[in-house]
Amino acid sequence: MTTELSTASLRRLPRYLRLLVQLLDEGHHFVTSAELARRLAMDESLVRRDLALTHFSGKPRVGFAVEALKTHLEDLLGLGTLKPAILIGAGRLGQALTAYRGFTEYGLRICGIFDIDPEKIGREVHGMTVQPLWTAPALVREGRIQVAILAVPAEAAQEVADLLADAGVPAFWNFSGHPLHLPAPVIVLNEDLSDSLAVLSFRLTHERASAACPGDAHDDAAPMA
Amino acid sequence: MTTELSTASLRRLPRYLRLLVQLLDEGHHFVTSAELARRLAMDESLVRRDLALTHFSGKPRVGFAVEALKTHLEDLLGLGTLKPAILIGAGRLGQALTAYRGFTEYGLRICGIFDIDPEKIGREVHGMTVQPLWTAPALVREGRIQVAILAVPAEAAQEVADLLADAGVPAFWNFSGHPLHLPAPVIVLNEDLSDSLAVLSFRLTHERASAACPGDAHDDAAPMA
DNA sequence: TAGATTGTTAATCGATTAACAATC
DNA sequence: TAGATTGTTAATCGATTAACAATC
Repeated sequence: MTTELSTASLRRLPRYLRLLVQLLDEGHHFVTSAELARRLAMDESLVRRDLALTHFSGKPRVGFAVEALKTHLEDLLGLGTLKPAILIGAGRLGQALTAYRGFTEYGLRICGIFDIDPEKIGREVHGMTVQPLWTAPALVREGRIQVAILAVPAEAAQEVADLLADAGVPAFWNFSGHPLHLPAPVIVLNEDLSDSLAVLSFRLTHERASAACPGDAHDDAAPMA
Repeated sequence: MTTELSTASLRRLPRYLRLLVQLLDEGHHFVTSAELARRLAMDESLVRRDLALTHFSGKPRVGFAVEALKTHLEDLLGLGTLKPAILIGAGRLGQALTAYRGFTEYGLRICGIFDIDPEKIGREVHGMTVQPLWTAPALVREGRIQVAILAVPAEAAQEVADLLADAGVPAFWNFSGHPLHLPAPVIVLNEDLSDSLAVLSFRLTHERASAACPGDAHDDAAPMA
């Protein structure tokens, strides 16, 4: 088994994890790939393949041990320890992201928020004081910051990222809408709500007409992984 | 040309759009697929293919008319008119989303925010008063609501969606983390930040070790489209 | 044992990339 | 015309699905 865990597979792991927690809650100790597939509305082959790629084995005739698989996935995803992160940009999006508690559930702890705008510096945002951007590199060097979340305007994104990458930030989660280019070992994840919004807007504009006519059935609904 | 615009292509259109605005700003009237590709760090064949699928024609030897293409894409994506939307769930995530101004840029206007929790009803969230959830269906029936943005807990998502779909909401943007099942013509877009977060956390946990050793070069950085 | 379920290989599907003929 | 760029077809790549042999 030399096959690598693809990004597509990786993105599905949190879904399994959530379902496993629920199954534990319901008192199940074992679950089959067929059951997992049914509840996640996906193909059971894909479930088995995904889980095999994580090197977790099920038992023929029984299925997968719920508790053990949950622990296994948490370990694999590195969710055990909270990773220190900083947030750059205290604008609307930045404040919005600070408020999102899901970060903590998935391994991130925001321990600093920065901006370049003197208007914003010194303000309180969800219990943290906004600091001047130029102080961020020092914190990075001391504090073992592992992730920088970028919520800056698109024009500023690359410059800020370069600055922080120089200071040693190993991973970026980029919400600026400007795709980042950073040298090799740096991890970059570009997030863009407007990508999805475009799909929604397009389908609303173009599918509604035919949707009014019964007999012209569409199915599916979920976006790409 | 019977080929359909795939979801993958659709998701790239906003990127072209953003770049076109920038190019206009820089005073360009025409742009080649090679230039678009270079600035978006993608393959030029893919650019041509995507644009061809939108039924916009370039001129050999010249390229694509920037202004016309911009208008064309905006029309195609239905960004001309703001679509009335409601937000369900005034918790942390809900408040975060209300603050996100990007919605307006991409065709959505939030014109109501609802919750089931008496604690939250009546509060002000970014200039709007949180209303009781049971009043939402009436607004949907009157107001031509086109999108419901779900920021409710995973457990409540399906129930709320059923309620609103019954009232006639044609499209759902679902941030609850619970994949929705809704009958055929209803459009569902499941959004899940923890999918991305999992990728980030995994790569931080597993790539860092080898990243420290030079000679073991990784490239690439962007996630799947 | 018979039967159910896993793990894995082969077949299919879809999306990206490369090549090139058509166009101006 | 020669040359550059589009539009489209063919080749490649990767991910999903189907099939089935191995396992208990």
